[in-house]
Amino acid sequence: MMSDDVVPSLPSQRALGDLVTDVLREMITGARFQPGQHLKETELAEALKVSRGPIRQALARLEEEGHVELRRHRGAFVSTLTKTDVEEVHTLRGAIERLAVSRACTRMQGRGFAEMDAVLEQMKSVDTKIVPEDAVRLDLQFHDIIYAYCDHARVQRVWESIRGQVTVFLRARNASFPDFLDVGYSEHKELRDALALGDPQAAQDGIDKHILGAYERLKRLNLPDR
Amino acid sequence: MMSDDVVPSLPSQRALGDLVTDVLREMITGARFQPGQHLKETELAEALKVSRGPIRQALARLEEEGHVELRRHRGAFVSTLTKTDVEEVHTLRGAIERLAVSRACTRMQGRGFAEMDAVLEQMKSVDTKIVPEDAVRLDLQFHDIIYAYCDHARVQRVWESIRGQVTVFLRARNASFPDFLDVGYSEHKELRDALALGDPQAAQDGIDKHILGAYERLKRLNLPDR
DNA sequence: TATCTGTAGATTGTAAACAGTAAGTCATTG
DNA sequence: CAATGACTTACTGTTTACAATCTACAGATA
Repeated sequence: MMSDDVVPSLPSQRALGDLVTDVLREMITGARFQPGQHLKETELAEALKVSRGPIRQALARLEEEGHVELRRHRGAFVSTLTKTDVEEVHTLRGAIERLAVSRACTRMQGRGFAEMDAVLEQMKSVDTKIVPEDAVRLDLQFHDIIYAYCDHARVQRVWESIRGQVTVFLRARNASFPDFLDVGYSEHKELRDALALGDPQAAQDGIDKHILGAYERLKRLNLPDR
Repeated sequence: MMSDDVVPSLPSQRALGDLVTDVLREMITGARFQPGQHLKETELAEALKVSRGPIRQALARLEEEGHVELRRHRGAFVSTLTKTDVEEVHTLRGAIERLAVSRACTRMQGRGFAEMDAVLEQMKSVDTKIVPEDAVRLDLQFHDIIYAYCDHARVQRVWESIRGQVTVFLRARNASFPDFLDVGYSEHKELRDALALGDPQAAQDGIDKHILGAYERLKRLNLPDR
């Protein structure tokens, strides 16, 4: 308000609450907060220089995304990830991504596959062992393309609601099992080729295999049961 | 605030915003508002005797459920249902209910099937042609049991996010095709028996058939394309 | 007559004040 | 010494007030 930004714009094309949501999500997934930590609206508000309104809006969103738990008259607590969460996120993801690929494989046309190939090219060339975060980013980018081309607003929304947690899991996997950092290209290439057949059934089989593989690895993570 | 209710309880064990959400959802699905109608926060606030805070919370929820469309600086508009919406809701529902039955069929045990049978019994005995709303209620109750026993918080949440729209579609179907009011029992009984096998694959096949049938009927509804 | 611009109106986005509730603490009593 | 009870504190839930933004309409101009 008093801080005259050189760029006074960022004309809030987006709502402030959405920006706050992104900031807090990044802080949580980036482990800037402890699991179980009590996030107080007032503290967050003055830390981010906004009022409690946008903070409340953000916390409500993050609760739907599973990043925080809201307890009445108690407030928001950073979620502790459990094996149950891993199972739920991955089974749900399998269910919707199955639908997504069956639609996307007939809608991607040349342009969609070109986008995918660009990501695959980076997966192959970038040394993800040096910057593991790149592996996470590229993995998500690949799947974002599927959801974008499946042309299904509601599926897109569900994906966005679990995308943050998927990010957390991918990061945790990379931290625990750096060996898997180089299978990214081959596995996604395989899936890309399955999609290229243009057959919904083949696409579904491809994604089943893909998600199952990812889940099997994550189950080995050392997480609390609940 | 000044209106001393005879029952002073309902002491807002739930948040006021949640109550408002339910009220508005019922008003929208019950066609108390016109599709496309502009819902103004101020009007709703004074009509329901609450402030704009809970109203905003409710509208945000309803937007996620697809009942209203939020346009920045314009406000909330009651959604107009299109063929695209029918397709999206039913394909998404198919995807998650497939997952739901595969889990529920091994977790329902005796108690779950007893609950289902109670609903089936009502489907058989109640004359839904006299009170079509009963057909809707029982149909939803049946599927609620599946989601309850699938023991998957995130799938449950997705179901809740489309449940209201499914309600709208069922009502619209009953209004347009009263002939279908008596197939409710047989179709659900068939699904129940598939679940009772306790085999996830059989359960998935059963639900695929069930959802497909429902969708085929709904496609005949006369709705705008977009 | 059509298009552009400016103004007015209304609505949302944001901030701050108020009230109610739940948890934690300390004292008191059995 | 343990258990129970009231009290205190600090948070959230809600209300109210303010400011920024957008839309729509009217008027002027080409």
